[in-house]
Amino acid sequence: MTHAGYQQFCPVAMTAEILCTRWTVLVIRELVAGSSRFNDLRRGVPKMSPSLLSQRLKELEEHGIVERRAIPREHGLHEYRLTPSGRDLVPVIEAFGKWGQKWVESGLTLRNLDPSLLMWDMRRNLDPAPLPDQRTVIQFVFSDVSRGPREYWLVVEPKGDVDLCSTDPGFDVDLLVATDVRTMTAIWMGLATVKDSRHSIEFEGDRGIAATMQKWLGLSPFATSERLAS
Amino acid sequence: MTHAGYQQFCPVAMTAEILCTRWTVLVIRELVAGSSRFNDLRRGVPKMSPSLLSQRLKELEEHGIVERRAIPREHGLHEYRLTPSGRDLVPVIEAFGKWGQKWVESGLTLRNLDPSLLMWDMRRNLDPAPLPDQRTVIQFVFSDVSRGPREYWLVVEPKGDVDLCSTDPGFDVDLLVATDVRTMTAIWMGLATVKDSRHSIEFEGDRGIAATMQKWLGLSPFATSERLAS
DNA sequence: CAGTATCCTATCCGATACTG
DNA sequence: CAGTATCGGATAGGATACTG
Repeated sequence: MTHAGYQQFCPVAMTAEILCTRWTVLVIRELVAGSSRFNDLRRGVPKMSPSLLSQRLKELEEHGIVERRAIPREHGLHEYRLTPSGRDLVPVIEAFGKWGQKWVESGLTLRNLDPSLLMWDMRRNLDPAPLPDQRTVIQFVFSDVSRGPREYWLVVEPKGDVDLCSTDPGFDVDLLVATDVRTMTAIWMGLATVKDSRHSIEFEGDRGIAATMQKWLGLSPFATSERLAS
Repeated sequence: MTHAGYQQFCPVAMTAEILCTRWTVLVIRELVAGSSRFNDLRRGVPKMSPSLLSQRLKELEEHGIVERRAIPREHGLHEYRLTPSGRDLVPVIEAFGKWGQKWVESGLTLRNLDPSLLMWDMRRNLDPAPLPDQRTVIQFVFSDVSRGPREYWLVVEPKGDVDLCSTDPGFDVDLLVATDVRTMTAIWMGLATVKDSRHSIEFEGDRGIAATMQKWLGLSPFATSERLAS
């Protein structure tokens, strides 16, 4: 049997048995970040197969880390939530993030570029406050994407909801941001600023929105010396 | 390819790629705890095959977490040490330990009993201070061990070095401790005290040493609400 | 003591397709 | 939308023996 457990009484070993399995930590990261629906979780771990995601969620449920429950009066829909013990894993995820942030060379970070994942992450942390108090549409065009969508639209509703599309939603675009995935990822990860990167970004549209990009964009929870908001 | 990496730019993913592989975290735990020689490490992860341990150490070396170096004027002998980035993993190990300590039911802990591993751990944290200032030999006899050694000797030298034997080293025994593995593990993990367990422990020999057992024994670094000493 | 070498298989996991 | 079913291949890793 390839997997018989560590057979150690040490709590570190116990935890490792649960967490140190492929994808598991990333699934938990997604849950910590706030995703709760199956397909939302999927978007956070696009390279993971749905069957494996399903399996992992079940394992986490068995371990009492995740609770799966029906959404009231939404027939057949379910959501996954962290239990108290799951929420107690936040320090573990934070420790991972902090260490990776400090010690994995940023070059490596910038080798795992993925525009759709980036946009999905950005959507989550976007801060609508600096934006006009009306529907605002920001279009991103990545010049260097060869496969898959190269254009994305963030639709920020007045109430603060943010939608992400990879096909034109048809609204008037307030600001168009043309750049490359590497530049945008570096900014998002706190490795560079919008200002630093001004030679690799072109704006078209509302100058005011462009000027405050560093503000409304927010940063990855794991950007340099930032902490994960629980 | 079963293992292509997560292909995510997130630092959590980077760290997970390195750490979330079978046995890796436990090897790091051993290094953090102070083991540096191959065979010492082995004793800390007895169920791990030497080839796999060797492989993991190489991987950790490649990731810059571990440094392997020859021991000066000890021809052919090597030791493994954590690099600065490796030492920065202490918070990760701590977070694992804390979570496991809090959330994995202690019943499970007490199902993974292993007397030799327990003794090896105890040896490491034993505090010689409360003991007489001369060689002190404490013998443990585990009544419930059916396979493998059931007797162990801790030989505490005046300078503070502690040796562990599973065959009689021949010295006079100052204190004999007769108990069962479960009781001893519970004490070591902070789930019980020597006093609590007095009906399951018998002493023979120096009453003074017996009386201070809770002191010289020390506790697991992961015992209830204890922190890992870096 | 400190590892290597070899072998072999269980199982993990990726890919894809499909369903209520 | 939210998963399940099925399949096959790669490989991780367990067991064991061996070596300088």
